Amino acid sequence: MTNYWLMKSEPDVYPYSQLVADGSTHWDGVRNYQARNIMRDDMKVGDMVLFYHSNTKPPHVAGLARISREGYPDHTSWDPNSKYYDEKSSPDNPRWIMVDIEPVEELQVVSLHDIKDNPNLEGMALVQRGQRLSVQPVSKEHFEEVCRMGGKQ
DNA sequence: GCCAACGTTGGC
DNA sequence: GCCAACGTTGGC
Repeated sequence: MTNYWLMKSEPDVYPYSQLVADGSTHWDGVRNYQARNIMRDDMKVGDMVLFYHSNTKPPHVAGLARISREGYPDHTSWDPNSKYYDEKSSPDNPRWIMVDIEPVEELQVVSLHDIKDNPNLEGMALVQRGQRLSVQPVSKEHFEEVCRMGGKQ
């Protein structure tokens, strides 16, 4: 069974175009337990992802991606030279998890504003007050609606 | 740049 | 186990 997710990235840091250029990437640097648990327990190969650009004007969904590798230890967590270093994580006892994703298809920009304006997307985690999780579940219906808004049939 | 929301830390 | 202080997120 395919699940659907939304993953946030700041385009200054890692835009969707970079994922397309790279062919795939490991989603490192997540240091939030809720997001980690989702990546560790819930994300499966083949699950579909809305790739969201945060902290930009306007914030928007930029494209579709797919989980290409299930959760495994985030090696940046025990790399002292990484900005994601966590002294409490080690190869023997990894605290943080990442997944790999690959690009599927670029979408026409679906802005946060348009998402908020679409009654079919009511209740989407993204538009709920104070929702800051960088990795969040999306219902099949909401996923498909965003795809439609992005010009995909 | 502001600030609301919220997660984490650490003293007690 | 409470909670104040602090840091981060991310829209505006």
